[in-house]
Amino acid sequence: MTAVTLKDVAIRAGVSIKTVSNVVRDVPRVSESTRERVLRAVRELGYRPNPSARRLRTGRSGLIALCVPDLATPYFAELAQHVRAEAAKLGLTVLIEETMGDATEELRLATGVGAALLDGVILSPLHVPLGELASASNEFPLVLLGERSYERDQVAADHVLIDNIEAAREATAHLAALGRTRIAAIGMQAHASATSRQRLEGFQRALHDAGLTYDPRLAPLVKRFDRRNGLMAMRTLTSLPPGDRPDAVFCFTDLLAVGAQRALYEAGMTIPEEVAVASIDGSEEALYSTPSLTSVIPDKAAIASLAVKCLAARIHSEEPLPFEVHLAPHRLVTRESTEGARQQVTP
Amino acid sequence: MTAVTLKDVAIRAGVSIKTVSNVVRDVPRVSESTRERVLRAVRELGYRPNPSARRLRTGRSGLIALCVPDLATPYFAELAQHVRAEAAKLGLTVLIEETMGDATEELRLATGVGAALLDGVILSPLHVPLGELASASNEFPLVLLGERSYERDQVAADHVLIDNIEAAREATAHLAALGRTRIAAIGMQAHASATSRQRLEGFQRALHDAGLTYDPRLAPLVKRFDRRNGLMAMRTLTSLPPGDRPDAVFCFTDLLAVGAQRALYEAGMTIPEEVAVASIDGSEEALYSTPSLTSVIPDKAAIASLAVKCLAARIHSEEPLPFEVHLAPHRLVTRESTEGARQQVTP
DNA sequence: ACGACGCATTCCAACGTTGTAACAGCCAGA
DNA sequence: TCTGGCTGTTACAACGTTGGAATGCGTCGT
Repeated sequence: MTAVTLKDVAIRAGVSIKTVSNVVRDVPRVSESTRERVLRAVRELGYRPNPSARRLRTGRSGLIALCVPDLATPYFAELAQHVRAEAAKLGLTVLIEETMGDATEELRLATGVGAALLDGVILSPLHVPLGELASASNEFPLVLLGERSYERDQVAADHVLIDNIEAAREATAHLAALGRTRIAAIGMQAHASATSRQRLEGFQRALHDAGLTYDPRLAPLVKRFDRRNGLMAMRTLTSLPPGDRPDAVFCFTDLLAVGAQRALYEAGMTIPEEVAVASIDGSEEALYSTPSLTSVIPDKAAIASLAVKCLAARIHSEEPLPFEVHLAPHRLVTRESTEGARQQVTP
Repeated sequence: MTAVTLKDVAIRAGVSIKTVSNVVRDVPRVSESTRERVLRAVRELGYRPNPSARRLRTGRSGLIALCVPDLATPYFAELAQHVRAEAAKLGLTVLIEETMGDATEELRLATGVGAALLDGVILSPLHVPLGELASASNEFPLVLLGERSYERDQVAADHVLIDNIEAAREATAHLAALGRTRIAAIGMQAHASATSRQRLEGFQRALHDAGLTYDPRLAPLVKRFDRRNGLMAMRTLTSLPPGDRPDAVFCFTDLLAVGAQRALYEAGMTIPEEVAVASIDGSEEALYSTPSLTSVIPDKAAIASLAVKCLAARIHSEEPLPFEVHLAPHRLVTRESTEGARQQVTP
């Protein structure tokens, strides 16, 4: 409350306000002696710069937003940790926003509401019509996570994502390699996001490579990527006529897989003997579930690092930069839900 | 970027800047005709107030921080959602911070770093020495979550929490009611937080009520409340001499329980037949785990609501308010990890 | 010895907003 | 007609900070 200002420090150190300002911002033209004197005063008084005033004057706040659909989704919570860590390295503070998949909210954030408060935004969109996003294209620094359609989309933003098609293909191919022939997919949506479409494509590609045909009845729709929808989708699959039931299932996210595993458990079916399960996300929850879940793990640290660095570059540059697409690595980790043997979680 | 200011609106509407300011803040002394004219101009130009300037002038930013140990802990992620929702009702924005249990960081936040940026802080402390917190007592609005020691602690802050002793007692009593006689506790810490101590006390009280004696070997230490520590603690318990092994375990948090269940699974032990499991948190992860986890569910919405309202009251009041302790309700929900029968998760 | 130069520091204005005080216009009552 | 009291509006200053121009001072070259 007792705000210490530059003025207080200046009086204490016997210099002008501007000199103090210069010292705290590390501008070169300050003699060593005064610098020390000022720094001592800063310490003694416990001065901390006022971000609001700074922002007002310079247009920079050091504040960026990370907008995710749902914080209670482990993947996003873990990603948020990485983003925060990465941003801290660059002296940026992260404001975490939740869109709950609301398109209006996503658009609002992407177009820089509170541009007056934020220097930039990292957005993980779910339902934003990319077209609208493109038209709302502005100079506000924006990085999109995981939502690049490979078609003719010229959204004015950088993209950071994993190769969703390839990730889905690897997971599905792994299931096929086990000899499974009726492989289901959980994660299809009526109004599919780009991520959802790409994972479906990877799924189909793997089926094709394995000489299997795509059966639409094995791809039930879900409303959201949460445990409950995974559970219900799996119930739908297990209530198919006996000959039509799947012997493996690829889930678009870990949370769907957790729900699916629960449904199999309730139906008294064994994993992976009767139904093998694989997914994408690599959350810790998947590692500890019983059985532990085979999953494609995106390199979250790399995603966070790329996104933050990208955004920082855009914030600091004067001229408009070209928009880039960065691919982060991923890797398939096989566990009990496909391998079967009771394993030990890393100690 | 193209910032629309009060001035732009004023020119457009043909009034003074101050009148526009009055209109947007709903101060009474404005005639209906000018109000409409101004509002139209606001809409046409898409004016949004600049939070930094507002903060600089008024000392209010409408920004509060929620500081939790770890966002990847489902309990805190879910709590964050409730806090955000509750804060939104009051027009407040929530900045989420992660302390990772670092005492210095906790103290820094509690004493209002960025008092210049934040109106107040909701802190869920883990390792802050309450003594230091008390001495750092200041006028900065602060609400503490779940960390009240019932002793002579006069920390200058409001507290919102559940009755930890009672919650732990209920969970343990439930285990005892199943006829279990060797009940273990996972969650003891070398340097225990108040929460940890209270849950231990409730545990011991339930043992006493059931005529059981407390065996320290059944209360292994953990470093953090995460899945990994739960797993390792359970491994310690299952490697005790056969006659000493527990037939039930009460975990201080869901995450510990998930780890414990995993350890039991790896050891080939059945839940609840050989070992029954109960915990506290009521996260969705616990509901979907196999077997589903009996847990005490704190009313997170109530906790969030109380905390935010409490903080808002403190922010808006001029005189120092008396510090209060608010207890939020909780309820025990029994599931497969103690009841055994394979149940259906609510559809 | 004098002007020119370089360097460290200071002065001034501005960022967008709001609180206070002042101001103009109007009607009621004398 | 004038005073007094409203009501609605405006002018001004200030919040803490920083960019740019201006200032002071010592040093160097001629």
